[in-house]
Amino acid sequence: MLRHLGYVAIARSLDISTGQTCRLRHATPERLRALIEANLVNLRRVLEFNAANAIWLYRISSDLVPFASHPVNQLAWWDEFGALLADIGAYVRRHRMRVSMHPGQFTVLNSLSPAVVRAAIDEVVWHARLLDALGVDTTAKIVIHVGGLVDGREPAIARFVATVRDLPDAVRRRLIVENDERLFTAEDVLEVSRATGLPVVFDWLHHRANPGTARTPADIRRVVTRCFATWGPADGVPKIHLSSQARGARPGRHADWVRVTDLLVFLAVAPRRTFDCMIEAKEKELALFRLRRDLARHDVRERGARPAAGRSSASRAAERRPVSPAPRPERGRVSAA
DNA sequence: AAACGTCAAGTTCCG
DNA sequence: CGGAACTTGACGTTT
Repeated sequence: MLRHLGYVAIARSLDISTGQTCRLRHATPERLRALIEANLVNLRRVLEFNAANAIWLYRISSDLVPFASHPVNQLAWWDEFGALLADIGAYVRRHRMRVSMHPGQFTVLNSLSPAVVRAAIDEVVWHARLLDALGVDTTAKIVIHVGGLVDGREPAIARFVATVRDLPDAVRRRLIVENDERLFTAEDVLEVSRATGLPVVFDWLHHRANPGTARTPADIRRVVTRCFATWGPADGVPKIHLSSQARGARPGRHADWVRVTDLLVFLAVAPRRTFDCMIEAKEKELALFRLRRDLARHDVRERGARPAAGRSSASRAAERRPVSPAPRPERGRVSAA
């Protein structure tokens, strides 16, 4: 049963960014400080928008803190902006929102290169530090992939497992592992989960692109049931990723919107257990709204539905991006130095 | 003001 | 073996 629908990072309705950055050669402590603050202020606005639209699941951008794991950024940002972060976290808790993060493709915990592994560790560590600074519990997760497959499945998995085992508890207990569209199937990731204890986030599009041996509805149900079983009480309800195949593109490529059929087909094979569903689509929350509308036409609703918080639907409508392009607002934007 | 080339990072696969 | 693709917005220089 579906609890919450969520979306990733950008609220297209708002014309603000939580991922303002700068070029490495322009990075100075002052510049980074200004960018981080602006991104945090905008994150707070996005969360308010979410609450006003009854969206209780949201993935925070990894661009929130520019160069967070790069030596150019020596700021103790978790400290400097501790009050603001705590305030944002309190807002999340007050509205019983669930937030997550997903480090980029460069985060390869199972790389053959020690330097790459070191960088990947730094990356998951800062993501965990951010969620810790918000003061959110361990249902707020960090999504990672198993990584590369250079020297074969077993050694690649073994390196991943060894690296994860040595991570600090505070980091490891936030990690979840996702099946990908080419290299590691859901069954592979279940093996990783057995060895690490990490929950498995099941990506439905990736599974269809890379199903391994789990192809029939009965097989799929078994695999999803096993993925869901990897989520313990401290992890919150299981989560899946949902997107639709972009037409004419390579398998696994996200479409701009989500076709309702893709979720309906999943619901038909899904075990009877409550789960959250993260939408990965270019049209972001607009795809969520459209999916919600389409689901309602099939009499499917989010089980965790609660009334939108904080504002009237009129002020909500006013905040949505108008049909015609609007000028960029100055507020919340770091002006070009 | 708009357009467009470029941007921290890795790995895979194509040509 | 070199380079594009992945996926993608935002920066910042140029027009």
